[in-house]
Amino acid sequence: MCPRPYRLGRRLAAGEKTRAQIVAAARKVLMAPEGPAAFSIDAVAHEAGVSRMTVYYRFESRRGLLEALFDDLAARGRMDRLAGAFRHADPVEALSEFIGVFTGFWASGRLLIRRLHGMGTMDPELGRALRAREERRRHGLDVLVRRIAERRSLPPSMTPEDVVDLLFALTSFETFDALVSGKRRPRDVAALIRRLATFVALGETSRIS
Amino acid sequence: MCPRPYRLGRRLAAGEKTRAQIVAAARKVLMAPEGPAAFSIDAVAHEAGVSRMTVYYRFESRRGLLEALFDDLAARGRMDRLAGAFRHADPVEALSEFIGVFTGFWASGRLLIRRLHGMGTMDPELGRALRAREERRRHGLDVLVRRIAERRSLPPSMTPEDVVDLLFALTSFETFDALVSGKRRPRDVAALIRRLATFVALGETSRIS
DNA sequence: ATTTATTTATACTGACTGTATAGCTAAAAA
DNA sequence: TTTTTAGCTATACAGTCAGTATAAATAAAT
Repeated sequence: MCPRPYRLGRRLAAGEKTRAQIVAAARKVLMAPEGPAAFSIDAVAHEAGVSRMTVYYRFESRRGLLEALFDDLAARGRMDRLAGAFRHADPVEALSEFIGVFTGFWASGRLLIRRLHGMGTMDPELGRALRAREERRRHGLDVLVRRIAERRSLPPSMTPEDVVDLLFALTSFETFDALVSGKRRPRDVAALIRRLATFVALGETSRIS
Repeated sequence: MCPRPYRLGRRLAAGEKTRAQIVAAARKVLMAPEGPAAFSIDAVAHEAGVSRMTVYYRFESRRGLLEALFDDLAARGRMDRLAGAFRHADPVEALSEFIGVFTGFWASGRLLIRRLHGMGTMDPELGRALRAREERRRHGLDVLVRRIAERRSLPPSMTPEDVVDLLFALTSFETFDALVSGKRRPRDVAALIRRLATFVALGETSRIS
C-alpha cells in the first residue's frame, strides 16, 4: 500500500537486457528476407525468446517497438560525430562532414531504415514520430546555411529556404538509397552528394578533399 | 460444354464500369484522412457500392487492386506528354520538359503516390511491380543523357551512370515530395529541380526559360 | 432456351493487434 | 524472514483483416 523507495539494481539491468534482446530481435525480424510483412509482435517475441506479453509490457504497442527500434538505430549510427562537424571553422567543410555523418548513418542500416520509413508512411502516428526525429537534420542544415550565408553569398535568386530544403532533400535517406548501387559504394555516394550540395550552397563547384 | 463464340458488348461496358467504380473507390479510401491503414477490401467495396467478392473477382487480390490503382493514376497523369519531350532537338530542352512532365505527374496525386510507395516498401511483390513501372523513367533519362553527351560534354570525373542515377534521384517522387511546401508550389519545385539537373548534366548553369 | 459473364451471399480459415486478468518468480526493502 | 514490488508469463478474449470455397442469382449473348 504505502509506496516505499525502491532502488532498482539488478532488476534494472535485467530489464534493460530483455529490452535490448527484444529490440535486437525486432531488427532481425524486420531485416528478414520474408519482408516487413513478417514483422509481428509474435515473431519478434519468439525471436527474442520471450513471451508476447513481455513485448507489450516493454513497448506498449507495435508502434512503440518500432520507435524504439529507430532510436536504437540512431544511437548505433554514430550520430555523435555530428557535433564534430559543427566545430569546423569553415562552414563548407562542416557541410561536407555533415553529409559524411548522415550517409554513414543511412549506410549503417539501409534495409532497416527503408522499411521503417515505409511503415512510417503507413502509420501516420509513427510517421510523425520518425519525422520529428529528422527535424534535427533540417535544423542542422539551417544553422550551416546561415553560417555560409554570413561569409560567402548564397546563389542569387535562391532563397535560404530553397537552399535548406534542397540540402534537406539531398541529404535524405531516399536520395542516398537511390544512389547506392552495385558499383557505387556509400563513400562514392557521399562524394556525389557533396558535389551537388556545394553547388546548391555556393552556386559553384569548389574542390573539397 | 462446347465453347461457342461469345462477343462481349454491353457486358464488357458494364464490367469496365464496375471496375472503374472500384478503382475510384480505392483512390478515395486510400486518400482518406484516416490514413492508409483504413485501406481494406471491405472499405473499398463498401465505398464502391459493391460486394467484397466483386473486388476479388475483378482484381484477384489487394495487391492487384493497388497495381491497378497505380496504373490508373499514371493514365490520368498526362504521361502521354512525355513523347513530346523527346521530340525536342535540344536534349537539354528535352530534359527540362521531361522534368515538367514528371513533376506534373507527381503533383497530380501526391498523397496517393506517397501512400502507394509506402505500401510498395511493405509488400515486396508490389514494390517490384511499382519499380518496374518506374524503369521507364530511368530509361528515358538514359536516352537523354546519351544525346546530351553526343553534343556537349558531361561534367568531367562523372561517368554517364553517375549522371543518369543523379537525375533519376532528382526526378524521383521522393525528391519532389520533399521540396513541395506551403510556399513552394509544384511549378517552383520543377524550377529548382531543373536548375540542379542542368548542373548535373552539364556541370554549369545555363539559362532555361 | 441455353450458355456464359458477372455479381452476390454465406461461411470458413488463419493471422494479426490489442486488452484484460490472474499468476509466477526473484529482487529489494522492512 | 516477511512483505512489497518489478518483471515476466499464460490464457482467454474481441475485433479486424486477407483470402478461399461454394453455391446461387441475374442478365447479356447466342
